[in-house]
Amino acid sequence: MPTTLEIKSKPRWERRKDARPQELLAAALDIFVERGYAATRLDDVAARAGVSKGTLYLYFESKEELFKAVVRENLVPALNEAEDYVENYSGSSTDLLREFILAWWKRIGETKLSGITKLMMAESGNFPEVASFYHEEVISRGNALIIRVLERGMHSGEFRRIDKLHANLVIVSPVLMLMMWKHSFNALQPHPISADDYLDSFLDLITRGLHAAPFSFSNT
Amino acid sequence: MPTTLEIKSKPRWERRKDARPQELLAAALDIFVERGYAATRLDDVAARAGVSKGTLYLYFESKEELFKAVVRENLVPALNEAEDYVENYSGSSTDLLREFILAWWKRIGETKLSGITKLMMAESGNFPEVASFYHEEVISRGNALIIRVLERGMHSGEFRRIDKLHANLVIVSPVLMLMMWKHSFNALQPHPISADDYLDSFLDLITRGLHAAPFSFSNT
DNA sequence: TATATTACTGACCGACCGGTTAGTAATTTT
DNA sequence: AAAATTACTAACCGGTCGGTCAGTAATATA
Repeated sequence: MPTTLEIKSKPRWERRKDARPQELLAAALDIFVERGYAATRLDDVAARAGVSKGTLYLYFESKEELFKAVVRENLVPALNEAEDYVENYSGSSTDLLREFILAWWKRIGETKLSGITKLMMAESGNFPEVASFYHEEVISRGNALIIRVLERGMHSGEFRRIDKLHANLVIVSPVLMLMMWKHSFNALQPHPISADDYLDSFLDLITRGLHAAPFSFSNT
Repeated sequence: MPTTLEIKSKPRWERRKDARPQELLAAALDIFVERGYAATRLDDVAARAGVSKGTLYLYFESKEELFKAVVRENLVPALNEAEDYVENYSGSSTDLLREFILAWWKRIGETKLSGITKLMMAESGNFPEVASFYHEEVISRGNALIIRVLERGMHSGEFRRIDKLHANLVIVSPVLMLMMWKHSFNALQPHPISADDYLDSFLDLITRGLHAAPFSFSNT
């Protein structure tokens, strides 16, 4: 009769010093993505990781440090990989650009990590410390990568000579947009966007232009 | 000696029933744009309008209603104008698309109203009521407008036959992106983006494509 | 000038949340 | 198996903020 006294009953909790940080980071990622930075409650993060809030504070010294750790754990490694990829690519720059964007989508956009991108665009203004950390650690590196691809294509003669800064932003926009959309209005839309179709449309427009006949402009 | 008793001193406050709503809406717009929806404190809104929070509640029954009023006051009229504009345009669809995007930027993107767009993309997930209001009142109408322009261009043979839904999003992305950027990382950027240059780059890419020579694809 | 009306104030409430800490129970050591 | 260690809990604190309301002072009315 285990009603009053469990024989060999499970302990109320276990000591798992090694596993906690990873579990907390995973829980934090989930909830930061679901709610955003400010609206994330550390009680909820702790609960999802199966511990109390006090335990969270044993491993991370503040909400801000917890968030930074999530970025370092997830986004920074992806950037390292991307830098290797671009560095060692041997095909055409057109293909590289295409592959890069599609890989970006597959590796980040499609996963919940896109929620971090969205979160930062949304809340950087209210949390300058976090914002400048993220800018240094992620944005500036990402921008540098795309600009390197553009330079590669212009150097080889594949791409027209264009303003790199602006082209960078134009190229980046639709992917970021798709990430934002996925985490904001997509659910309300009658027909949610298909990411693959959308990116195809985008790449098609970028490479071929919008017009029916090439070189028939009617602008002024 | 006016130390103890002011002769004809200013009253501590005035009754200004008629002016209050507009002043509160203006203050609310400012602060919603500066801080976002959740982080906006109604005390601050009231203070900026020169009244107490209690007064705010005489004119608006909740934070949510205040925000909706801001949208109705500012964005909805702009959409009405845009609909008229497209309806009555008589030039080419290429020009219409270009003018539309530039006007959108001038009328909204360039002003603080772009902060509302950003705010909604950022926080719609946490405030479903507000989100569906905004989607109905602004987003769906904006999308419908652009799709109408695309249909116009395809019908006249100016544009290739393309998927309207995706093209819509591709076209809309850079403008939304620019709005987001302006309200998030622009300040941290070493060289802040010039909106005009950027939109030029974008329109150029969209209409002429990225390649040096037309129809030289090396994909696969 | 006296009275009535009402736009407005400001103190207050209760829920929330980041962060702290005294104490407890699981594990290790002897 | 007793003692020492420490991972963990849970109650707590202080500040914040949306929303309320009793009271007050500015204006209208007579």
